[in-house]
Amino acid sequence: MQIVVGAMGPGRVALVDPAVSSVPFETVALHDFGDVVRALEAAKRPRWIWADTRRWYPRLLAEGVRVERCHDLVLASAILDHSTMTTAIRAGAAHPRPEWLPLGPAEAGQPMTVVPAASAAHSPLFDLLDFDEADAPAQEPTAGPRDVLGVPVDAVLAEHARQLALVVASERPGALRLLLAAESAGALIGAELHAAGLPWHRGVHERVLESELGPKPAPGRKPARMEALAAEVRTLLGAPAVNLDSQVDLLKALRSAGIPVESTSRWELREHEHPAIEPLVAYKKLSRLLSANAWSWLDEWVVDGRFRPDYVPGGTATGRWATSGGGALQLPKNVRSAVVADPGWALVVADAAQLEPRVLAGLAHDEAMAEAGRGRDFYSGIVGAGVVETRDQAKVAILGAMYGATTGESGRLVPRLARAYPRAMALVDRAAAEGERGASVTTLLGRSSPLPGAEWRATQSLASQPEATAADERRARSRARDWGRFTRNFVVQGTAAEWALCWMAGLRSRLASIAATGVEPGSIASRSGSAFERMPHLVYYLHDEIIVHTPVEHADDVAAAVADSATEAGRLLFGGFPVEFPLDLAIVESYASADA
DNA sequence: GTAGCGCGCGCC
DNA sequence: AAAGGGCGCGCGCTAC
Repeated sequence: MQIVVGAMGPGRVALVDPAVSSVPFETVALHDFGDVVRALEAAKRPRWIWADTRRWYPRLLAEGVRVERCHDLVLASAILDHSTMTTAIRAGAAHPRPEWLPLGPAEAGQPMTVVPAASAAHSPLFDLLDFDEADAPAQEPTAGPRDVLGVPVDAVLAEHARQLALVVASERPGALRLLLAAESAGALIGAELHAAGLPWHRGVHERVLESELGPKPAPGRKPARMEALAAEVRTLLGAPAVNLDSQVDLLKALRSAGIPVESTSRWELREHEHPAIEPLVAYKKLSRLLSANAWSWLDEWVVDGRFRPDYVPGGTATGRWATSGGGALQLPKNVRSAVVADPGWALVVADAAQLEPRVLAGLAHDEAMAEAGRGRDFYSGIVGAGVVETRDQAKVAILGAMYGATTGESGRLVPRLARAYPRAMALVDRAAAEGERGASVTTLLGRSSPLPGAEWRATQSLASQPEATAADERRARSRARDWGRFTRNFVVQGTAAEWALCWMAGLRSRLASIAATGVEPGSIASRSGSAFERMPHLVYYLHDEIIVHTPVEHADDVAAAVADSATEAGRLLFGGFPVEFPLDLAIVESYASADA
């Protein structure tokens, strides 16, 4: 069953069963919405069709209501309206996107926290979806869009119908259906991750900071260890006043000291011999920790023992997620020890080993490459096949093939890989060639790359004019290759993101059944939000890695569910093709213990 | 005072 | 060791 959700008049939500009628079977005040969803979910387990999960679902979760399935129209439109699988039908028939949809993936979704209406007044999407004015005095329903509370249910219905028509008439309806279901499940998961939060032990984090940086400094001061390193660097450079935090200043001081660098980046510094370099690199390391993940980060982001970043499913062009605030996708390894399970709970930590090369093998149907990945370690498999001599060589060669390396050791090794795995190499080369000519490329399930912008096109067309200079042509070639590297990587990274979404979506539903099998009386409740009391739930997601927080008695079942879901994701994407997706999986108390 | 940008670096 | 894809964030700096 499907239930379409939309607005109907100020502060009221309408529910439509499109199989029966376009007339709502129920309308409900916003403050009763959660109870109505709870009851319908229990009775019918429908797929909820709504404009934007990021606007609807957090308020349900806050009331302890979870839903099993949804269709997120904003995310689906971002896929369908750009996919090469729908190009023909979009060109041939009238399928105009409604105005309330945002223009592209970058704008998909709004912040999960409530934005003051004043600062969002310029955004038609925000106005249309803004339920937070529901408590304001009722206004004329016929007034302008600012008075519409949420996308009207009629518009939601119409958009859903438009999207279904695109899927049905597309080149690969089955692939797109799977992608939209996975993307929508991702939207639910993103909201749930925020609601649940990642268990974060402030004391452990503070001990890490103290051991690396020294005691917390007074406001406006630097930690003692950084001050000491800075003094050492200034002395060794013979630049007593240099500000190490200023790139310009530091670059000048380095050159005056006879170190001929073009930048102050770590990898370039390390190429030079000078006594100041070691303490300078150490200073930069600490400086990064201080500004990104130290005491002020803790104060801002960890509340009641939980880190709650805002996840943005579908937030990047390739379909990987983004986050907004807190840097959740960049947590340095050395502070991960602060991720600690609640008493009586455990963390099940899993990441997909060498996900992208395995995805490439599957995408290209490259039997030899899939064979190298059979068993545990993909890179050793490549060495075993005699393609290169060492595991490190295998790694740089593979990364070079997927990222488009042309120089260095990586660039030199790529041809050997191409001889051993011609199908895989041909696939990424073809993707690069498409990008170089300004075309878009598409993932296995149907997400297509954006087209290069006007400036890129202008550069290319300038170079094709008769009066173009050699410099124009060089520039155009270089820009073309840049875009080719993007599309080369896009197909692999994007398809890997699809695998990860399928993995998580499958895991999410398995976790729900584990929870439903019952919890022994007296088990300790988590401090998580009420939607996750006593049930295993996802608390972290990072491209190819997940963490589940679970009552200890369920940990083994959760681990099995994680592994089963990975197997299932591989089958969903690649059918019977024999590519394996092994996991590094651990049941631990602390995230830090999962690295082994 | 703030907006925008380049840099550098954390993660995958 | 080398410099090839995707991101977000904090900083210093410049321009307004």
